[in-house]
Amino acid sequence: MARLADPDLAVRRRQQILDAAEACFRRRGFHQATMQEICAEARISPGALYRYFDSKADIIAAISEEKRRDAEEEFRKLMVERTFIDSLIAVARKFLAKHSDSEAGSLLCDIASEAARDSILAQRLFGIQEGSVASLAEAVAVAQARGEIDPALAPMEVARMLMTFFDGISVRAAFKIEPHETILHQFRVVAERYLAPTTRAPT
Amino acid sequence: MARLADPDLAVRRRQQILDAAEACFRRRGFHQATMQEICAEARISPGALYRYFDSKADIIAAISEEKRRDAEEEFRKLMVERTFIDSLIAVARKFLAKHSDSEAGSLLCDIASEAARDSILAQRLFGIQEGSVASLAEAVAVAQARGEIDPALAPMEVARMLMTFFDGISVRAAFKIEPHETILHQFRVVAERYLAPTTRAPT
DNA sequence: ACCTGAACACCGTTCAAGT
DNA sequence: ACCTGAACACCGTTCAAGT
Repeated sequence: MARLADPDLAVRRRQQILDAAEACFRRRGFHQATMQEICAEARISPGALYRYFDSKADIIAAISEEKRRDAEEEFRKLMVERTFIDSLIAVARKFLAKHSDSEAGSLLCDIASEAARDSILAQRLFGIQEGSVASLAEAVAVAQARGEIDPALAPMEVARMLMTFFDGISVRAAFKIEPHETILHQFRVVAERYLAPTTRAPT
Repeated sequence: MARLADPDLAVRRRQQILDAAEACFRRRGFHQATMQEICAEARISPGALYRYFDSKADIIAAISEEKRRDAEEEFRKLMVERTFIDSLIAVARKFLAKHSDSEAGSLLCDIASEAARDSILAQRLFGIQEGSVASLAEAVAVAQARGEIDPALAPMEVARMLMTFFDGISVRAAFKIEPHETILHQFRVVAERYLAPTTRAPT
């Protein structure tokens, strides 16, 4: 990528390309969409595009980061009001809708498989997801103070496990076979039993 | 794919191609590996290869099915002896090792993203995974009889949730950042609390 | 400085020609 | 019947030439 004179133009052009690329990916998937299509959608020539992104993979990386950031915001917004579990299910429901709606279901899978082969991308994405985990952990701590979650559980570990679950749900959603409400109901059972303040009878 | 005279040769050729393809995918990933490489590895010409598989995606589908079948066998083998939870952790450990070892970590992600875009493949893979879920559910039922798992839980639902978790763990493993034992420890906590026969105090 | 678009190397796939 | 390998259409990327 070349040095740029007008940073403002650069920012605009990048966004213009990213928007076009996302539209194309959404329609045809990561690997099916061609650079020609992206260029046409962005109304820009291939040569110009390569001034702003090193490669197709670079565009993928940038969009992945955007997505992860969006997800983090989603978390922050939903993790207030209601009980913790209800918020959690609401987040999961949004997640499912997003991942099976249209052809975008494969996005997380594509991103993960890209990250598996590119450790620099993996680090970047992991860093961003840590943001989500941290804000989720905060919500856990608050819920613990409210007595909704067992105080014996470590908030960060809970947050990480819930995030792992979300990833699993995304994979399942990609198959588009089971009804969402079935998955959500099962998830609620897991979450309730996992998180409940157990005043278990002594063994 | 053309009609074939000698079904035995066909079977041999298909396996020969699948073995070569898997070696290539393992080295370079699904989308990086080229048909030329696969042909070279299989010591066969492109024209010959296309007698046995319709497309690269078709090879991907066949390998995906193999992988899912292997996973099912793995489940059956491990889900005996020991306590249920210990078996589960052992399975998860094997899973993690397989998914982060070498460049094969992205395989499940690639498969899932392929399935998201191809509903016929999705159906085929889902059917195979149902086999794993069913045998896992059996193990759950046995553990319930032994008093290790709360009898109030529906075995099939538990099996499905645990499978969802495995998918999530695979995605996380693809990033190759966190130590496996950390993930496994957290997973154990979830499994124990989720499955434990709760003699909870009444609210 | 920024852009265009033909050109390049290479991909997955096909098909005329061999045995 | 089964195979070969050059050829085809098309991909991601580059770069000489324009403004």
